[in-house]
Amino acid sequence: MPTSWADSVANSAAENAAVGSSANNGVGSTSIPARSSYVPPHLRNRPPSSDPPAPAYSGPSSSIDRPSYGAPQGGIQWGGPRSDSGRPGFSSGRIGGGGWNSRSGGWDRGKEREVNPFGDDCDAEPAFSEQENSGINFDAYEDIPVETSGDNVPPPVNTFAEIDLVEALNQNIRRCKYVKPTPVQRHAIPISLTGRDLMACAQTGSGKTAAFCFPIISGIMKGQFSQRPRGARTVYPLALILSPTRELSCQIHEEARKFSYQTGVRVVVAYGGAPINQQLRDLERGVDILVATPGRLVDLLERARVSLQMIRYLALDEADRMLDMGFEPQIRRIVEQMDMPPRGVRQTLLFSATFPKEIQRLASDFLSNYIFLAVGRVGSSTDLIVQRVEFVQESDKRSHLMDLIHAQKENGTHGKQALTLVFVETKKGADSLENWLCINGFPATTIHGDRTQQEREHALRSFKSGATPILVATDVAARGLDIPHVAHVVNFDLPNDIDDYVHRIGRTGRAGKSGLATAFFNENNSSMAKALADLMQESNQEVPAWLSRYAARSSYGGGGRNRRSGGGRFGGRDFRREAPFNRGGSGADYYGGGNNSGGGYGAPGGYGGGHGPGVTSAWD
DNA sequence: TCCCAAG
Repeated sequence: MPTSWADSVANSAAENAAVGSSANNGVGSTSIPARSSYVPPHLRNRPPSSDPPAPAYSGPSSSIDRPSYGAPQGGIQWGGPRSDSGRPGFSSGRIGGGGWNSRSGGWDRGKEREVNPFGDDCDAEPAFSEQENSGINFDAYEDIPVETSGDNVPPPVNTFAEIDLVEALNQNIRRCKYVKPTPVQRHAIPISLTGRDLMACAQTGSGKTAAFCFPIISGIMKGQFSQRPRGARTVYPLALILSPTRELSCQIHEEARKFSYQTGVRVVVAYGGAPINQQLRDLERGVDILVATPGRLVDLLERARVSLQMIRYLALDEADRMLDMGFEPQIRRIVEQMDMPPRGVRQTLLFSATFPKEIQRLASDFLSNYIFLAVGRVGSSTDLIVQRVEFVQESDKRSHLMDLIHAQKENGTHGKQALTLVFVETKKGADSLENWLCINGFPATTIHGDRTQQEREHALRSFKSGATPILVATDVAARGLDIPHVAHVVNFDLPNDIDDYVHRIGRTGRAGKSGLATAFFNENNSSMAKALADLMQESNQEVPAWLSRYAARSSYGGGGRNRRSGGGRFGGRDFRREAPFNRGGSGADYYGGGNNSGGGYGAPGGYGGGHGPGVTSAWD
């Protein structure tokens, strides 16, 4: 696989050398598209004109374990922004065609037709600046312990000003009213800017999206990328951001558009359930950052409407979910079996609030000499969330829910500014409960995978606006969704996995605000008792005595049929630290893994992060 | 079971 990549690098170098002549006329769906070589992150910031015409890639740097790719003969890629004018034949049917490196195209496009995503000129949607972003309660994030491991971890920053981001991005950060970076941003952004791969754990609602978007946008703006191929109908994004649900992809897209406003960096979203034609048109107008759900992306790749050849940045949001059973084959296919540059060549960023060790092990297939980062103290942001567990028989759940909501109404915690999010186990159960609530006079709506995308989006809007202040949801809404004013999360049915519980309750208590989470527990959930009791204890929550008894009783039975974390619950620690101990155990097959795409796992080597062995993090 | 393409 590296060979073919190197080959195509060489090919494209040759093709690029011919730019301006008509030699490129062969570019089409079947030929190898022209593109020049990869420029490694540590060389990217150089002004093109002052750089010697050196090979784009001169082998692995001392500190970064990157496979070496045959350095294509150089000069070509440093030639500075190239004029497109010599290739009149290829702009037909495409506007701008390229994205960032058609520099002029990028800037002009940004200035001329970009819709202002901040809604400055539209009061109808005050959402962005007022709700989510200002008013982050930084006091809630004081004294948060941070754990890093890996080689040469760059130091954190304290302000956005000391980060070398491009000015246009800084301006957008101000527009967002971000005054200072959140803890995960303080650490993750400098790491990402040095070009290192990263596995980052940070509590729900702590600003992870910006933490991976800023370095990507900045890197794209500063990078000297070759002219991307044009013609055909294939587009070549520079960055790919994958997430497990359509709504989350939409949300990331909206955020990323704000961050990239007037930067010329173009962000496009592609997800299923929506007509593909509009998405194809969006793509054809040019794309630098593609935000997508896996299924639709595979579709686009199969249609050859998207190529991953030029990907420099790969970000997986909710990365542990993306590598969980259901998604892992698709992700592997996208990342390892399409035309994406291998790990070490691209930069890979994985983010989640939870990272079980087994998933970390899988994830290391996609990473090269990465830094592990965990931000949060024991209990972390979840101790902003008051957690309650109530023993409720299955048959009593509905009336009990009704009691809760009545109580909320009485003390003013229900309504437009105090939304209630109710999680259930199944899609049918969601419909049924929604219906029952409506019949009983509680305006509710529901979101789950059996609803059409239109219905899903309408439900979310209706909930956010307060028109239906109760949303009944399956786990489709468990992760990542940033819904302001969720005052109460009810686990009507507990999940079977404690990590899912963490994500669900994380829909409240965001951006340093407090929240309430209530869980209905009965015999059917006894396998969750221990994990739940432990989590609550770590989060400084009061654990009911009856739950502790359940926990003691059920713990011998295996502590939950947690599909992922055989041992430690959260896996917030870098699994590499414990790898030697795991070797004889269930992870024995790990080192021999047959799936290594690039010649074995870069030995975990020096964990010299400077942490004592006793350090515990929020994920323990 | 949940989520990830359509048809």
